[in-house]
Amino acid sequence: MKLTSKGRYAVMAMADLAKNEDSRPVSLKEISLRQGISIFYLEQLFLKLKLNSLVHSTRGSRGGYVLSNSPDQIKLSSIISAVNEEVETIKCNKNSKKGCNGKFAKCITHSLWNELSTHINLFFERKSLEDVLRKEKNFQGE
Amino acid sequence: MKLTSKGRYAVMAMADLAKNEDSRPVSLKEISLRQGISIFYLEQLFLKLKLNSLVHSTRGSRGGYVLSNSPDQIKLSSIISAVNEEVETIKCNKNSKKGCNGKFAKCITHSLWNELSTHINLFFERKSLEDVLRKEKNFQGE
DNA sequence: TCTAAAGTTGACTAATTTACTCAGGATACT
DNA sequence: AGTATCCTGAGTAAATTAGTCAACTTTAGA
Repeated sequence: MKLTSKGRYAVMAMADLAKNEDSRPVSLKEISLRQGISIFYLEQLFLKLKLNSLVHSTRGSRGGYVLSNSPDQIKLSSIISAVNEEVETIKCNKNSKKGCNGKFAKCITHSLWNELSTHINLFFERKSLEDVLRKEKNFQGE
Repeated sequence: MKLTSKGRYAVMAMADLAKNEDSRPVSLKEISLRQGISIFYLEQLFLKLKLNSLVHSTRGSRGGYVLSNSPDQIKLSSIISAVNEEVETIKCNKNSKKGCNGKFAKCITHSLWNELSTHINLFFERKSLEDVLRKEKNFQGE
């Protein structure tokens, strides 16, 4: 799992979508205005979100995007990995080509980083869009 | 906390140091040969490790580096943040200059990322060099 | 049926970050 | 004295990320 601002923007956009869709599709233009993300960039993000069937699109005027599932069904982990094309973790044992070749310290840190990777994954696995929205409510109330 | 291969190399180097220092300082050249990291790169890393007093250096021939503490006292978190010059997390509330200015979704994802940051920190906070070495032993035994 | 609003797609560029190298010096052991 | 080592700052090249664009298709509504 990669952590870049791309993923952060994707979560922002999806949160905006979740908050503002009510029966009508939400256009990228709206999201762009509300969240201050360029339309061009949003296009890129939503292309991938759509490929991963996290959203559903309607073309034409009055078109836009809606969530494919209810917010509590959408895990942040799927949003983030959708836009961040999965990185393959380095295999140490099998492909001796450019692997760790008996350099134990290297192998160890690899497995350490893999462990971390699942640790991070767990974090986003446990959070849904619904959680994010709930937090936003609290935030506004303060 | 930033996660790059720089941090991974630093952990590797420190693990190598922990494993091979016995009364004598370990030279960068040795580490370079064993771990396959260029000396020039190691110099850069050890400069910072030294500034953060994680290691202690001896100049001159037969010089090199030793750990400042015993491996069980050295947390991986300190190694990683030593080489990765701390990133300041973005403050949303106070400095209205380039903050989130009422864009809640943005603020929310910020706090989300901060939460994650502490989550990651915790992971490395809990691991010591000693833990890494112990794992290496197990690994060799398999 | 025309037009405007929207998504679709692939390619492209600019900016930033990261990884890595280098040169020239200072220091201390033998 | 000579050599092995650390010390330091500067610099470069590669990779990644962020962001832009143009030309298209589709659909709703006037």
